[in-house]
Amino acid sequence: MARDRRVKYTKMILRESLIKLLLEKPIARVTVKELCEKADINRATFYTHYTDQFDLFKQIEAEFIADVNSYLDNFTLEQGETGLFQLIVKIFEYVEKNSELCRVLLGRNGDMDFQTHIMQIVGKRVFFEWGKRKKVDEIIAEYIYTYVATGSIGIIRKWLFEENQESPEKMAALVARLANKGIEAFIS
Amino acid sequence: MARDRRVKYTKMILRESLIKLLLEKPIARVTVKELCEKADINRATFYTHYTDQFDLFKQIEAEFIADVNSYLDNFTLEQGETGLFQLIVKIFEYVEKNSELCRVLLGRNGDMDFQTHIMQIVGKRVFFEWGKRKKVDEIIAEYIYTYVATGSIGIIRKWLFEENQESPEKMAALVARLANKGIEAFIS
DNA sequence: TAAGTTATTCAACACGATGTTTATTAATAG
DNA sequence: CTATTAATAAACATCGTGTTGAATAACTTA
Repeated sequence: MARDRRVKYTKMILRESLIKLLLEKPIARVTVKELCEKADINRATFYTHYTDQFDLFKQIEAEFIADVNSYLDNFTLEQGETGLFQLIVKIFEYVEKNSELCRVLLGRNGDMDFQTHIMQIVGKRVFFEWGKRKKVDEIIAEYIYTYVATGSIGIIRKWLFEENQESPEKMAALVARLANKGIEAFIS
Repeated sequence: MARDRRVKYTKMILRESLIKLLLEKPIARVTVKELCEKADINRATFYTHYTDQFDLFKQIEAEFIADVNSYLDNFTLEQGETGLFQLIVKIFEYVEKNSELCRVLLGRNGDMDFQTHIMQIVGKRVFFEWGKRKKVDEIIAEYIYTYVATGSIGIIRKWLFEENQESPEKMAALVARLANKGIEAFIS
């Protein structure tokens, strides 16, 4: 009942080949033909698993989000500001470990939809930690949430392409401080 | 020496037609054929002006950035916090006036490259206003700059797709406050 | 290990979009 | 008005697409 090893290999090599291609050019410039040539997989085989290159791309994104979630689930956090800080450290560590994929998904060849999606996923966790302790107006809160989440991803993206990367701890301290200050500005 | 009216029309109608198409689907799903049919322009004519649909798209983005810049150049700002606030109000007013195009360029069908680009352009202005008054560490400053700029664009994007939009003044007040607080957190 | 299942490959196909070229027509600038 | 030049229409080779049927190879399970 376990999944066929051939299928595993096919999906794996196609996945890796697409990521390699996306390091060079946007998904819109990638053809199914060249992807299959790079992966050394028959085109007909590709079509038994995916409808087109975008389909595969979406699945890579979905797997990434699932992986991030399960990764973050494995940590029990302390209460208060320390817990929030720890969470952000973990996020930076994860990005560091998966830098190639992150560069593809968050870089210039990534798509906006995913950006928004990952922002909501990660942002909710951070915001949840913070929300345990503070209260703000509803509409304002959503905007602050958006601001903090997109701003943080912006920092991650910059950090991701930096020559001499600062440590995850330093970055987390920076982000946590920015988030807290921005949020505190609106406590009634 | 003035540009031929036929050329003006061709470029204009192609531009408008592409924007209409981009309200429905991403640029990768748009074909030159359908674009030309929508614009009622011969395909051969399209190829005398652009290499492909991406080329036209890039030009639309470039024109947008040029337009934003010249728009913002037309305002002389007061000194200090009032000046920064005024600038942000102007940005929100601009977005409101050009909401259709902004929805295309900043929405889910926009591309990340443009997002980064516009972030730098607008962010530099805001940061310049702020930089007149404060001093911070170099590397930290760049991260804060990135954070504030991407966060602000995140807010603009959310606002752009809202049912009952808050006024530009209210939004500007929110953004200015968030920017100032985040920045002040790092003054030595 | 053997048997039956199933994924992959290969070749071929019709189809549509691409990018280019030619001659022709129509609009424009001066 | 005239010379210029842009847009059109039709045709073309080329390429990627998505699907098919038969042959082959690898896998799972008993």
